[in-house]
Amino acid sequence: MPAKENLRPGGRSARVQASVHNAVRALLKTMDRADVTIPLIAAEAGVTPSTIYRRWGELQELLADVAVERLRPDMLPIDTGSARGDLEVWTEQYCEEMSSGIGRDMMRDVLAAQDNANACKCDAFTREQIALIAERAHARGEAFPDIDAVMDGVVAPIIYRILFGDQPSIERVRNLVTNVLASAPTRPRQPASAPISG
Amino acid sequence: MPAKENLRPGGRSARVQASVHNAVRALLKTMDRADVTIPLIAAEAGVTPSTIYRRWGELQELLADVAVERLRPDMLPIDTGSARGDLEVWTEQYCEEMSSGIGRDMMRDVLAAQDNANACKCDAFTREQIALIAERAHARGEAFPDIDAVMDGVVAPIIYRILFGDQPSIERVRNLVTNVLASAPTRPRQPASAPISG
DNA sequence: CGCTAAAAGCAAATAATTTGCGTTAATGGA
DNA sequence: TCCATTAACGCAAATTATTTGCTTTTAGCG
Repeated sequence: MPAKENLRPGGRSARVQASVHNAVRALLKTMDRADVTIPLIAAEAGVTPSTIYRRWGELQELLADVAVERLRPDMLPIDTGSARGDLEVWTEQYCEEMSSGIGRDMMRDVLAAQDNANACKCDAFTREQIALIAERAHARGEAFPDIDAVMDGVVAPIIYRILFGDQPSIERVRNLVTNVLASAPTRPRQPASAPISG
Repeated sequence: MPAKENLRPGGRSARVQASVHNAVRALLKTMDRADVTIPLIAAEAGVTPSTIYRRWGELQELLADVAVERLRPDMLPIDTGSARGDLEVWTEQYCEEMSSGIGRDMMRDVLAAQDNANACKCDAFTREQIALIAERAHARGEAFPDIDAVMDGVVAPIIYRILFGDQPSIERVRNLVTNVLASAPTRPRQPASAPISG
């Protein structure tokens, strides 16, 4: 299994990888993913097909590789001033992004690959974002549930519905957030130091 | 898109479909799924490859087709005498089945297909099983949450974790069941008739 | 029983994938 | 800095998969 980040991270190898990734993104913009083939990508990237075959093995792995990069969060969760607001805004944005055609396709690409390392990465990205919101909540002295509780209570239901054919409504999503926040301890678990207000 | 159950349900066509499905199952038993190809399946099934190409289009669709049949529940949820017991036993069995290598592969096959009709079917199967448990609970006069609540609170977290790299522990699964049952109304919503005990 | 057309078979044409081997260039040590 | 080593690339030939045009079989129906 030729993983992508093991050997020779510099120079030509890196250039080829970048070129191939760009080619995939460019092609996916202009055509249906069912019509994207490795020889086509190779031509667009200016490399020989066997390079791609040897490095990624299958189209599916390459697509998963590109998809996971696009799923990497590119900004911090918006700070609304409260834990509830932060989580609500983040969740609605996350849901919208994942429900869109592109989001769905990317998720499918990631899950379809034999190697599930990319799926794990996606999970880690999401957890990081939630952890940031949780940290802010704790810094403010607000209660906030465990990351796992948010994953189970908010993320999982959204993703499940998207994958298995349903588009989660905004009301449903808001409900998930409300419920998971209600399950949080009413006091912060362990403020870093005594509250300023004391 | 040549769907599978539109036309000519009888005779040769049905025989070919059965033969191809059997061939896929047989091959998946003896070899890695990465090595299963359409020409191989065709040879095993005694049909010509172009038949498979025209009918299913891609290997992925055929695999999804076979997988969804294997995911169809083949028995009623076990009746333990109580809603909690029924849901616990069913959930643990479901989780075990889906976490196994075969379960994971089948889920991946279903989700990887372009056509998400099979994914919808899987969701429907699960809902039916839960509905049966819910009906029994209501018949006994027990409280039971909405199907959607069970999907969000139990099924989705399990599937999410399996898909995104984690194996849900039995304690976690039991917790999910406990929590969703705690959220059920304490009285049955509308008993079919007055309880016998009255 | 015969008509019609959907589905299957066959084979040729096309396209994708694999593989052996020579070349390029990234990395590490003298 | 230069050289040795070898990962990664390119090329082309061989193999394998996929598509397609046409023919044959047969399910569905009057």
